[in-house]
Amino acid sequence: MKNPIAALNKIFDSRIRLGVMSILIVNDSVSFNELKQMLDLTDGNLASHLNTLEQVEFLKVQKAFIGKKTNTTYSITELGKQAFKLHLDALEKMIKGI
Amino acid sequence: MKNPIAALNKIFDSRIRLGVMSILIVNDSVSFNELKQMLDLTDGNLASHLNTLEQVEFLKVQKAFIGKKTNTTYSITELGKQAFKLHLDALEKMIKGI
DNA sequence: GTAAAGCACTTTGTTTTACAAAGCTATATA
DNA sequence: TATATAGCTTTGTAAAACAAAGTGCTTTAC
Repeated sequence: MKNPIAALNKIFDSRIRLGVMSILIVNDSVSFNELKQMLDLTDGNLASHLNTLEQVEFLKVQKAFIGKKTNTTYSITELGKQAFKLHLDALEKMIKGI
Repeated sequence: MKNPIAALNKIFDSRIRLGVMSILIVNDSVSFNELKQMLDLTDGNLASHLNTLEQVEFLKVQKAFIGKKTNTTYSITELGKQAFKLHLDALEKMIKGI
């Protein structure tokens, strides 16, 4: 058996980033505030994890206005989808001992 | 939807501990050296993660002799099995958005 | 019109964690 | 005697998580 943890993506070691991706993979676009509430996080903590995910281009940001009020939403990218799926595959293989 | 990451076990945030548990859940008893090779880790790093898992009683240690040479093997406990399964369930629910 | 509150951050600082590297004890082998 | 292996512990460093506070802008309440 080859080292099973080598195939895991370090980005997804974090439960929060895993949570964000899990939400974004089933929801086209989710606002900062919705994520914050869903995952029960402080602003700073969420922002920093979103930043990490954005840096590696696993998600993209849309800044829009609702009236004059800013509204920021996040969506997963193709790259993010692929990376997430690869990670889940690796996880599954590891757990099932394949 | 309730906060999906709250049900994850912090012990398993670590890829290495996840790897150890994945191995021990399908192998009754595995030696320090086998784990070290399977997961490609330094002694100290492996030892410290094993320690963490032992502290929370997710695994137990057997120290035996092969001749006069010590041989240490590790096995998962019932508690460890349960915790691991709960974690995997929580993961699955989170990912599938249940 | 002033105050308070919300959104989406950034900055700062602390604590925790991961990890490598070296050291240690005991045995085994060359 | 010297080197190697098993299974650790200790030490030190670097990275990560996180809370809390601060910021700028807007909106709502009084």
